[in-house]
Amino acid sequence: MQRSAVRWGLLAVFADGPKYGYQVKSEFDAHTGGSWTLNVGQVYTTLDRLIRDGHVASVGTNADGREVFAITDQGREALAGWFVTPVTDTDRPRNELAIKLAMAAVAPGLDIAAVVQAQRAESMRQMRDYTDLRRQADDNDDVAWLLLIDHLIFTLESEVRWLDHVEATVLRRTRARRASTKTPTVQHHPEVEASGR
Amino acid sequence: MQRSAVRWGLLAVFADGPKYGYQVKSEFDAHTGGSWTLNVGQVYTTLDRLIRDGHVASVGTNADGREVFAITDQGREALAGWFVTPVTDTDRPRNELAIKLAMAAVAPGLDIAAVVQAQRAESMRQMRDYTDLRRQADDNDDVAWLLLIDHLIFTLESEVRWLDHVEATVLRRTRARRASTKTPTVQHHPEVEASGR
DNA sequence: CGACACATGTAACACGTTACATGATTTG
DNA sequence: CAAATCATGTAACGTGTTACATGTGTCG
Repeated sequence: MQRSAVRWGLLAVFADGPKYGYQVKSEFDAHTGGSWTLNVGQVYTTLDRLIRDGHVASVGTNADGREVFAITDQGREALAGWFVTPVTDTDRPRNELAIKLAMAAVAPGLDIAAVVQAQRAESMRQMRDYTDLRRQADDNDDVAWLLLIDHLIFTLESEVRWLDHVEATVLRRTRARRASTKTPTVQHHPEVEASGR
Repeated sequence: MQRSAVRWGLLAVFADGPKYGYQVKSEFDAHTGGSWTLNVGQVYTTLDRLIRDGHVASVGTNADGREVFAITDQGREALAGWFVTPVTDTDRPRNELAIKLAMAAVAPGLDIAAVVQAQRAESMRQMRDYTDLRRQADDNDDVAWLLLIDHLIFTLESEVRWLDHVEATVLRRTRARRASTKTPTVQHHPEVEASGR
């Protein structure tokens, strides 16, 4: 029951029938539309690991002479479990951007505003690219792909809002520290609120 | 120039002076306030790798007899480069939740609504936990930690909004496919828009 | 014919993570 | 004194990722 992403994604591709190696890559690519390019070799190494763990097994050779693999009962069970089990904190990988800015905020003699601005420019550039992509897509495209693009856009949007928040926080602190050496700054951070479904 | 997070985070801890092993862990923990617990052992393995790559080096023994390490010029340069270089698409790890829902949307015979609802419950529970934590914090706490919590909250909020979007998208598709077998569905997905700074 | 996509692997390495062994020091 | 914290490592494994070798088929 490893927590990964590529691995589970490939296993999921087997949900609708047996396939040979390269076919798995093609279908995975189709579902993720280029935004998640996999090195072909990785498909085979991951496939080996799925076989090693009994989630996938060879089921013979097709007309073209290619070895065909299928998800096993054990694999189907694991996949169902994966779908049904929510992703929790501990599953989430440590976010590089988050740690970078957090450390930048406490690093001595660093122009954090510059860091934030450089990142914001890059993040917004990416957001533009993805929204363009999204606009070109239509309802006939693969749902999985549409949802993935949307996820990227949602994430980038939230990232940019957080960057603004970081800049504001650091600025406020700098001002507060400059103004008085110890006057406790006014309690003021209601920017964060829940979204009520 | 590897892309990681823990590794760079630990290197950043060295930015304000030489330290011995355990001290690095303590200070890292202080900056990340429990929400990012590191196994102590990992600090040593990562430290070894930083030394191997010349980013950190031993600088002798302190009064307590502990071996003290410091960031090297090369390490300082690498760190500065890391801070200044924006995180790009290729750096972002593939998101497990994203691929899970995307694959769930195309998986045969799966109750995707149930998947979404289970995840939303979990995500909102986490959001509650972090907002509670955040409320208890005050401006005297470590900035890095405050920013990290805020990042988690921002991310969770965006995650929940995306989950709503996924549910809506899948429902719309189901309805469209049930209504007519081939009537091209009305072009209609303006939910995504940019946030203008 | 040459380029390009299709196709299958392997070797090597990077990082993240945990389990485990071991000991000194502090504190209730 | 016992428990907890401080402190240092090592061994092992897991996934992600790339570089490389190699071959077939197809299309302009």
